[in-house]
Amino acid sequence: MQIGELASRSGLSRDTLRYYEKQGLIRATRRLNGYRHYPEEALFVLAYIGTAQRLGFTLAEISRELPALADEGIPATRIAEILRIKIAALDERITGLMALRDDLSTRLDLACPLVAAS
Amino acid sequence: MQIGELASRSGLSRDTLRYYEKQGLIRATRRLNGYRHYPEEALFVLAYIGTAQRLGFTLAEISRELPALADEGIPATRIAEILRIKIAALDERITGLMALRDDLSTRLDLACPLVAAS
DNA sequence: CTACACCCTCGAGTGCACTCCAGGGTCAAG
DNA sequence: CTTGACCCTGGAGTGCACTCGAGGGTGTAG
Repeated sequence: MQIGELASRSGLSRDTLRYYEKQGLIRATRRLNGYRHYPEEALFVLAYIGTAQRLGFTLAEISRELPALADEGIPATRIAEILRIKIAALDERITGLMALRDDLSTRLDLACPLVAAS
Repeated sequence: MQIGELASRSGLSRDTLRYYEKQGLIRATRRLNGYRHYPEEALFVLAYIGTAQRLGFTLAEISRELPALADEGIPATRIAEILRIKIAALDERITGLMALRDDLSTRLDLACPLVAAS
Protein backbone atom coordinates (compact mmCIF):
# COMPACT_ATOMS: atom_id res chain seq x y z
CA MET A 1 0.00 0.00 0.00
CA GLN A 2 1.37 3.45 -0.79
CA ILE A 3 0.86 6.62 1.15
CA GLY A 4 -2.30 7.87 -0.55
CA GLU A 5 -4.17 4.66 0.12
CA LEU A 6 -3.02 4.49 3.72
CA ALA A 7 -4.09 8.12 4.12
CA SER A 8 -7.60 7.53 2.86
CA ARG A 9 -8.02 4.27 4.75
CA SER A 10 -6.75 5.71 8.03
CA GLY A 11 -8.43 9.07 7.69
CA LEU A 12 -5.14 10.88 8.18
CA SER A 13 -3.46 13.18 5.66
CA ARG A 14 -0.37 12.21 3.66
CA ASP A 15 1.45 15.01 5.45
CA THR A 16 0.48 13.59 8.81
CA LEU A 17 1.78 10.15 7.85
CA ARG A 18 5.10 11.60 6.71
CA TYR A 19 5.22 13.62 9.94
CA TYR A 20 4.59 10.48 12.01
CA GLU A 21 7.41 8.76 10.18
CA LYS A 22 9.77 11.63 10.94
CA GLN A 23 8.77 11.34 14.61
CA GLY A 24 9.55 7.64 14.56
CA LEU A 25 5.95 6.51 15.02
CA ILE A 26 5.55 4.52 11.83
CA ARG A 27 7.95 2.93 9.39
CA ALA A 28 7.78 2.47 5.65
CA THR A 29 9.94 0.53 3.24
CA ARG A 30 10.90 2.27 0.01
CA ARG A 31 10.29 1.18 -3.54
CA LEU A 32 12.99 1.71 -6.15
CA ASN A 33 11.41 4.98 -7.20
CA GLY A 34 11.57 6.26 -3.62
CA TYR A 35 7.85 5.82 -2.92
CA ARG A 36 6.91 4.66 0.57
CA HIS A 37 5.37 1.20 0.94
CA TYR A 38 3.28 0.22 3.94
CA PRO A 39 2.13 -3.20 5.16
CA GLU A 40 -1.49 -3.75 6.26
CA GLU A 41 -0.39 -3.65 9.90
CA ALA A 42 0.29 0.06 9.54
CA LEU A 43 -3.46 0.57 9.88
CA PHE A 44 -3.48 -1.09 13.28
CA VAL A 45 -0.47 0.89 14.42
CA LEU A 46 -2.22 4.10 13.38
CA ALA A 47 -5.37 3.08 15.25
CA TYR A 48 -3.21 2.37 18.27
CA ILE A 49 -1.59 5.81 18.02
CA GLY A 50 -5.03 7.39 17.83
CA THR A 51 -6.13 5.54 20.93
CA ALA A 52 -3.04 6.53 22.86
CA GLN A 53 -3.50 10.16 21.82
CA ARG A 54 -7.09 10.14 23.03
CA LEU A 55 -5.76 8.84 26.32
CA GLY A 56 -3.68 12.00 26.59
CA PHE A 57 -0.28 10.66 25.57
CA THR A 58 1.91 12.91 23.42
CA LEU A 59 3.41 11.53 20.22
CA ALA A 60 6.83 11.58 21.89
CA GLU A 61 5.54 9.36 24.69
CA ILE A 62 3.86 7.02 22.25
CA SER A 63 7.00 6.67 20.15
CA ARG A 64 9.02 5.58 23.17
CA GLU A 65 6.78 2.56 23.65
CA LEU A 66 5.83 1.85 20.08
CA PRO A 67 8.96 0.41 18.39
CA ALA A 68 8.14 -3.07 19.64
CA LEU A 69 4.82 -2.88 17.83
CA ALA A 70 6.24 -1.40 14.64
CA ASP A 71 9.23 -3.72 14.39
CA GLU A 72 8.85 -7.18 13.09
CA GLY A 73 10.23 -10.26 14.76
CA ILE A 74 9.11 -9.21 18.21
CA PRO A 75 7.55 -12.07 20.16
CA ALA A 76 3.79 -11.99 20.58
CA THR A 77 4.27 -12.02 24.35
CA ARG A 78 5.93 -8.62 24.22
CA ILE A 79 3.09 -7.23 22.16
CA ALA A 80 0.60 -8.73 24.58
CA GLU A 81 2.45 -7.05 27.42
CA ILE A 82 2.15 -3.65 25.74
CA LEU A 83 -1.54 -4.21 25.17
CA ARG A 84 -1.96 -5.10 28.81
CA ILE A 85 -0.27 -1.84 29.84
CA LYS A 86 -2.55 0.06 27.48
CA ILE A 87 -5.59 -1.68 28.94
CA ALA A 88 -4.49 -0.73 32.44
CA ALA A 89 -4.18 2.91 31.31
CA LEU A 90 -7.68 2.71 29.87
CA ASP A 91 -9.03 1.29 33.11
CA GLU A 92 -7.43 4.09 35.09
CA ARG A 93 -8.84 6.68 32.72
CA ILE A 94 -12.30 5.17 32.88
CA THR A 95 -12.20 5.10 36.67
CA GLY A 96 -11.25 8.79 36.75
CA LEU A 97 -14.01 9.79 34.38
CA MET A 98 -16.56 7.81 36.37
CA ALA A 99 -15.46 9.57 39.56
CA LEU A 100 -15.96 12.93 37.82
CA ARG A 101 -19.31 11.76 36.58
CA ASP A 102 -20.40 10.85 40.10
CA ASP A 103 -19.15 14.18 41.42
CA LEU A 104 -21.20 16.11 38.87
CA SER A 105 -24.15 13.86 39.51
CA THR A 106 -23.96 14.62 43.24
CA ARG A 107 -23.84 18.35 42.55
CA LEU A 108 -27.03 18.06 40.55
CA ASP A 109 -28.88 17.27 43.76
CA LEU A 110 -27.50 20.25 45.66
CA ALA A 111 -29.39 23.49 46.03
CA CYS A 112 -26.32 25.41 44.88
CA PRO A 113 -24.25 23.19 42.56
CA LEU A 114 -21.30 25.55 42.38
CA VAL A 115 -20.36 25.26 46.03
CA ALA A 116 -17.57 22.77 46.40
CA ALA A 117 -18.85 19.54 47.88
CA SER A 118 -15.30 18.98 49.16
CA MET B 1 -8.97 35.59 47.06
CA GLN B 2 -6.32 37.15 44.86
CA ILE B 3 -4.58 35.57 41.92
CA GLY B 4 -1.63 34.00 43.77
CA GLU B 5 -3.87 32.13 46.16
CA LEU B 6 -6.18 30.92 43.40
CA ALA B 7 -3.12 29.80 41.47
CA SER B 8 -1.72 27.71 44.31
CA ARG B 9 -5.12 26.31 45.28
CA SER B 10 -6.01 25.38 41.70
CA GLY B 11 -2.57 24.19 40.70
CA LEU B 12 -2.53 26.53 37.71
CA SER B 13 -0.06 29.35 37.14
CA ARG B 14 -0.93 33.04 37.54
CA ASP B 15 -0.19 33.42 33.83
CA THR B 16 -2.65 30.68 32.98
CA LEU B 17 -5.38 32.32 35.07
CA ARG B 18 -4.83 35.65 33.34
CA TYR B 19 -4.85 33.83 30.00
CA TYR B 20 -8.15 32.11 30.86
CA GLU B 21 -9.63 35.49 31.75
CA LYS B 22 -8.52 36.90 28.39
CA GLN B 23 -10.22 33.94 26.69
CA GLY B 24 -13.43 34.63 28.58
CA LEU B 25 -13.28 31.47 30.69
CA ILE B 26 -13.15 33.04 34.13
CA ARG B 27 -14.07 36.42 35.50
CA ALA B 28 -12.53 38.52 38.26
CA THR B 29 -13.64 41.69 39.93
CA ARG B 30 -11.00 44.35 40.49
CA ARG B 31 -9.92 46.01 43.72
CA LEU B 32 -9.15 49.73 43.79
CA ASN B 33 -5.47 49.00 43.21
CA GLY B 34 -6.29 47.00 40.08
CA TYR B 35 -5.68 43.61 41.68
CA ARG B 36 -7.99 40.79 40.60
CA HIS B 37 -10.38 39.37 43.18
CA TYR B 38 -11.90 35.91 42.85
CA PRO B 39 -14.81 34.30 44.68
CA GLU B 40 -14.52 30.74 46.04
CA GLU B 41 -16.63 29.49 43.14
CA ALA B 42 -13.73 30.21 40.80
CA LEU B 43 -12.18 26.98 42.05
CA PHE B 44 -15.18 24.98 40.89
CA VAL B 45 -15.21 26.71 37.53
CA LEU B 46 -11.52 25.87 37.07
CA ALA B 47 -12.14 22.25 38.01
CA TYR B 48 -14.96 22.22 35.48
CA ILE B 49 -12.66 23.64 32.80
CA GLY B 50 -10.10 20.97 33.59
CA THR B 51 -12.71 18.26 33.26
CA ALA B 52 -13.94 19.60 29.96
CA GLN B 53 -10.38 19.81 28.66
CA ARG B 54 -9.72 16.20 29.60
CA LEU B 55 -12.85 15.34 27.65
CA GLY B 56 -11.19 16.82 24.60
CA PHE B 57 -12.95 20.18 24.41
CA THR B 58 -10.88 23.19 23.38
CA LEU B 59 -10.93 26.29 25.54
CA ALA B 60 -12.93 28.07 22.82
CA GLU B 61 -15.61 25.39 22.98
CA ILE B 62 -15.69 25.50 26.75
CA SER B 63 -16.04 29.27 26.82
CA ARG B 64 -19.10 29.13 24.58
CA GLU B 65 -20.98 27.09 27.16
CA LEU B 66 -19.45 28.42 30.34
CA PRO B 67 -20.85 31.96 30.81
CA ALA B 68 -23.93 30.59 32.54
CA LEU B 69 -21.70 29.00 35.14
CA ALA B 70 -19.47 32.02 35.59
CA ASP B 71 -22.24 34.61 35.75
CA GLU B 72 -24.22 35.15 38.87
CA GLY B 73 -28.00 35.29 39.01
CA ILE B 74 -28.49 32.31 36.74
CA PRO B 75 -31.15 29.91 37.97
CA ALA B 76 -29.96 26.66 39.46
CA THR B 77 -32.02 24.79 36.89
CA ARG B 78 -29.85 26.17 34.07
CA ILE B 79 -26.70 25.11 35.90
CA ALA B 80 -28.20 21.70 36.51
CA GLU B 81 -28.93 21.43 32.80
CA ILE B 82 -25.30 22.16 31.91
CA LEU B 83 -24.13 19.58 34.40
CA ARG B 84 -26.49 17.04 32.86
CA ILE B 85 -25.01 17.74 29.42
CA LYS B 86 -21.52 17.31 30.83
CA ILE B 87 -22.53 14.03 32.47
CA ALA B 88 -23.89 12.78 29.16
CA ALA B 89 -20.56 13.67 27.49
CA LEU B 90 -18.73 11.76 30.21
CA ASP B 91 -20.96 8.74 29.71
CA GLU B 92 -20.29 8.78 25.99
CA ARG B 93 -16.56 9.09 26.57
CA ILE B 94 -16.56 6.26 29.08
CA THR B 95 -18.49 4.03 26.68
CA GLY B 96 -15.96 4.72 23.92
CA LEU B 97 -13.01 3.95 26.16
CA MET B 98 -14.61 0.74 27.35
CA ALA B 99 -15.14 -0.33 23.73
CA LEU B 100 -11.44 0.28 23.04
CA ARG B 101 -10.56 -1.61 26.17
CA ASP B 102 -12.59 -4.58 25.03
CA ASP B 103 -11.02 -4.43 21.58
CA LEU B 104 -7.51 -4.54 23.02
CA SER B 105 -8.57 -7.24 25.42
CA THR B 106 -9.81 -9.36 22.51
CA ARG B 107 -6.54 -8.87 20.65
CA LEU B 108 -4.67 -10.20 23.67
CA ASP B 109 -6.21 -13.59 23.04
CA LEU B 110 -5.27 -13.70 19.38
CA ALA B 111 -2.18 -15.45 18.11
CA CYS B 112 -1.20 -12.35 16.16
CA PRO B 113 -2.56 -9.27 17.96
CA LEU B 114 -1.63 -6.87 15.17
CA VAL B 115 -3.99 -8.29 12.62
CA ALA B 116 -7.16 -6.28 12.56
CA ALA B 117 -9.97 -8.21 14.20
CA SER B 118 -12.38 -6.14 12.12
C1' DC C 1 13.16 54.45 53.66
C1' DT C 2 14.20 49.95 52.19
C1' DA C 3 13.24 45.29 51.35
C1' DC C 4 10.40 42.00 49.73
C1' DA C 5 6.43 39.66 48.25
C1' DC C 6 2.81 40.56 45.99
C1' DC C 7 0.26 42.51 41.83
C1' DC C 8 -0.33 44.86 36.82
C1' DT C 9 0.07 45.05 31.26
C1' DC C 10 1.83 44.00 26.84
C1' DG C 11 4.18 41.51 23.72
C1' DA C 12 7.18 37.91 22.39
C1' DG C 13 8.48 33.04 22.71
C1' DT C 14 7.64 27.88 23.22
C1' DG C 15 6.20 23.09 22.19
C1' DC C 16 3.06 20.28 20.04
C1' DA C 17 0.78 18.44 16.15
C1' DC C 18 -0.03 19.22 12.27
C1' DT C 19 -0.61 21.74 7.41
C1' DC C 20 0.84 23.96 3.30
C1' DC C 21 3.86 25.19 -0.38
C1' DA C 22 7.53 25.30 -3.86
C1' DG C 23 9.97 22.75 -6.86
C1' DG C 24 10.49 18.57 -8.70
C1' DG C 25 10.27 13.23 -10.00
C1' DT C 26 7.23 8.78 -11.55
C1' DC C 27 4.24 6.35 -14.31
C1' DA C 28 0.10 4.38 -16.68
C1' DA C 29 -3.41 5.97 -20.18
C1' DG C 30 -4.52 8.09 -24.61
C1' DC D 1 4.82 12.90 -25.88
C1' DT D 2 1.59 15.13 -23.12
C1' DT D 3 -1.75 14.93 -19.40
C1' DG D 4 -3.03 13.81 -14.89
C1' DA D 5 -2.73 11.41 -10.73
C1' DC D 6 0.34 9.96 -7.98
C1' DC D 7 4.84 10.46 -5.24
C1' DC D 8 9.32 12.99 -3.13
C1' DT D 9 12.00 16.68 0.00
C1' DG D 10 12.78 20.77 2.77
C1' DG D 11 11.21 24.44 4.99
C1' DA D 12 7.85 27.78 6.42
C1' DG D 13 3.32 28.66 8.53
C1' DT D 14 -0.79 27.74 11.72
C1' DG D 15 -3.58 27.26 15.95
C1' DC D 16 -3.72 26.03 20.53
C1' DA D 17 -2.49 26.55 25.20
C1' DC D 18 0.31 28.19 27.63
C1' DT D 19 4.92 30.61 29.49
C1' DC D 20 8.26 34.17 30.08
C1' DG D 21 10.27 38.73 30.38
C1' DA D 22 10.53 43.69 30.68
C1' DG D 23 9.13 47.44 33.01
C1' DG D 24 6.51 49.04 36.58
C1' DG D 25 2.95 49.71 40.66
C1' DT D 26 1.19 48.14 45.74
C1' DG D 27 1.47 47.11 50.44
C1' DT D 28 3.15 45.45 54.90
C1' DA D 29 7.21 44.66 58.02
C1' DG D 30 11.46 46.35 60.19
